[in-house]
Order: sequence, then C-alpha cells, then structure tokens
Amino acid sequence: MLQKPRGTRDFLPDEMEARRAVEWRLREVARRWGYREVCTPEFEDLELFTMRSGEGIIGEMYVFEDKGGRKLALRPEITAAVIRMYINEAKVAPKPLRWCYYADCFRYERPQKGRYRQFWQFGVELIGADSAIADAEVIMLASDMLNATGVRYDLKVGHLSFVKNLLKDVEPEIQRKIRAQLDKKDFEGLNLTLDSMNKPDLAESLTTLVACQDLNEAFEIAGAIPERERIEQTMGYLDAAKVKYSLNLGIARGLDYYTGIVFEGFADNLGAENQILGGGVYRLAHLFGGDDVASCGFAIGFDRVMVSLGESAGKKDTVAAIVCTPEARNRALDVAKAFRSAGIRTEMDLMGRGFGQQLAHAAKSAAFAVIIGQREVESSEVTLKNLQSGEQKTITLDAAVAEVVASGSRG
RNA sequence: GCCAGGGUAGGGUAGUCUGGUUAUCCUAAGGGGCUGUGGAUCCCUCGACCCGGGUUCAAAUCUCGGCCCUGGCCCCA
Repeated sequence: MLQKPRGTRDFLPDEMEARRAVEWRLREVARRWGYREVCTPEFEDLELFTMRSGEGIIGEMYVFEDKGGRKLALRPEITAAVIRMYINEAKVAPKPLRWCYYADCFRYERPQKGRYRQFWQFGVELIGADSAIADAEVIMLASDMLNATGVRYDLKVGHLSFVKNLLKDVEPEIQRKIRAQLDKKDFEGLNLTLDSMNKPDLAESLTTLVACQDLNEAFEIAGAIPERERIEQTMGYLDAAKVKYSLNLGIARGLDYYTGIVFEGFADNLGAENQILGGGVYRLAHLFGGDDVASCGFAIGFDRVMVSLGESAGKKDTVAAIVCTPEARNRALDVAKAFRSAGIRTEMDLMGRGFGQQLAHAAKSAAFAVIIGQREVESSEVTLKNLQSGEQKTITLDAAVAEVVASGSRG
C-alpha cells in the first residue's frame, strides 16, 4: 500500500474540525486588531530564502528545479515572502501595514513530536511602524492570540541590545557562539568559551543578566544602552495592559536581522519541541532590495498548539438526522431543507435502512433525530427526539428547528 | 546525520523469548431477520503479520538490509 510522505499527516474530519475551530479563533483575534490576511506562493525562488537565512538552510528545504531550469524551494517560512510581497506590491501603501497569514510550510527535517515536514504557521507582520507602542502591540496581539486558543504557555520577552552591549568588544565569531550558548542556557559551555578569552567578570555579567527579572537591574549590568527609553516604554505598555510575560534577555533568535525586542512562547506539555511562538523586531526589506523599513512580527506553530491542546480542542457540530419511512421521504426532504436553511448540519439515510436502523445509526452520529412518518405527514408536524436524553415530542417544524438551533448555540 | 523503542484487519490487541493446526480477542464497518423508538437483539459477512533478501522441510516468530512510526540528540528561519 502507498504511504504518505514522511513527516506529512492526513487529517480526518474530527481533527480537521478541531483545527479549523482554533484557526478561526486566531483569525478572529487578528481581525479585531486590524491585521488583514495575505497569501503568498507556496514556492518561491530559492534565493529568497538563502538571502534571508544563508546557504546553510538549503539542506533543510525542499529544493527543486522547474522545467525552465529555475531553482525553486517550497517555502520553509513566511516572513521572507511577506516582506518580498511588501516590496513588490505595497511599498507605497499607507503605513503601518498590519498583515497576517495562515499557511503551510515545508522543511526537510527529522520528524518528531510537534515537528513535521509539512506544518502550518499562523503569523502576523507589522510593517513600517518603528515605536515602542508598535512593539508592544505585536506582543499584546501574540498574547491575545495564544489566549484565544486556550493553550497553556509561558511568554518570554527579551531584547538583543543587552547582550550585544556586553559583547561589543568581542570578535563576531565568538559573539555568535556565546549568544547561542546563552539562548540554550548552556552555562558550562559558556564558561569554557569565556575562560579561553580570559574574561571571568563577563561570564558573571552574562549569567546574571540571563536570569535577571528586573529591568533596572538589567540596565545596570549591561551598561549604557541607547534603546533604553524605548525598551522601558514597551515594557511599560505591556505591564499596563497586564500581559503575562517574563523577562529573558538571553533570547537570541538565531538570525542577524533581528534588531530589538524578541519574544518566544513555550507550551509546558510538549517535550523537546515546545516552542509555539517566536518573533521580534527585524529589518529585512533592504536584503531584498527595498528601502529599509522597520518590521515586527511573529509566527505561531499551529501544529504544536494543536498537539498541546490535545483532545480538549474539539467542539462537535450539532447534527440532526432525518429518520423517515419511504412514503414520507418527500416531506422529509422539505424538513431537511428547513433545518439546513437554519444552519444545522442535517443528514438523511442513503442506505435504504429500515426505520429502526436509521434511528440506531442516528444515535451514533447525531444529537437529534427528526422523525417523519405517516403520522407526521398527516399532522404536518415532526417528532423531535433528543438522542442524549431520549426525550421526544411531536411539534411544528418551526419549533423543532428553533430547539435544535438553541441547543447548538449553547454547546 | 546520530541514539533508543516500535510496525499483526479501519482502530485497539494476543501470539514473537522457545519457528510447526484454519493467527487470538475487543471494537468498528457491511448484509439479513425484526418494521414507529431498533442506542436493543439474533444470524451472516468483510478484513491483517510493513517491504525485500537470507537461514530452514517449515518464518508473524530467527537473521540482514530498507521503509515508516514514536521519543530523544543535532538543528530550529
């Protein structure tokens, strides 16, 4: 039998409904903040991604050549494409641009819990606003969106200037190494690195800084930071808005184009791949030949959110099953039409089952049975049976529809 | 790329150590009886040893390779 490609998944209706429900909660929050959805191509010029992240990522992408000999790649992330689109299509649009996306991405990596080769990201990008309140808005939105999903998480907020300032006299190569070790909280390796440089007090400052939960203290450790006022303002807005976060000034976020605030979200029940959100302030547009523009954005690892939510994610659709005798089928079709017009998922027997077996099937798949037989045809009513409680009553069609609709809005 | 544990009907499983009858049980699915409560009950049916090589009279079972799954390492844009 044919298997699906490694690291991909099939989604059956139950799971799909759960995913759509969470997806729409995210969309709805983004919409309320004014972030409008955009869509970019599933594949792009390979160059777009190597310009952003370096040649090293080719090994972790789905790269192919098309029939015209173009080097293309399935998108491994969306930010680069969104910024390309901004430069191509929207450079002169009124600022700021508030955009969001929900899209699948592809990475050629070893699958494990919460990591798949095809995975979905829900992200937002705020383009062209360069202020403390802009940074704060994006973080507040991140918090709002994660809250809407119901996932349990920790939000960590940091800023690159602190570590950068402490390391300003260190060679770039070593800087990179130290930042990676701080990000991983690999203090053993960090001490080794610093020992070899003969700077014991730097180690002290760095480890204290990473653990530091107080902004003023952090400024004392890190020394004079030009962005101090903006950082204080941003954090002030977050505190005023009662955003739940903790300070983590060790966050490195891998790549060099991040310039300021950075933040990450972690689920507490996921194992090794527990990061469910990552983002920050970055400058990327100039890489793709645009004018330099400040941007801030984040992406939510949608699949990890779903794994973290587990079984709790699902909310079942209310289903009405029409149960009828063959003679009553035309009337039953009218009844079904009325239920469907009211927005109720309504199903009829297609298997030629007898009355009893229709009901038996309904009991497994529906919340209500709507019974239409000779008696109901004659009285122009329907018998509505609540399949959970077993109660039933013969009432008008309108009353039956109203009752099913009401039960759906409760659920 | 590395390490560990796995892969038996649609789902869940027994059997594997110690090779040997028609591969166990639950569930789901389909057909039939019953024809206004059948979420019951009775009868019937469908359906599996991941793939390939090796050992053997004989392989789900032992062995080698591959594929895939689960978790971890690495990486994580």
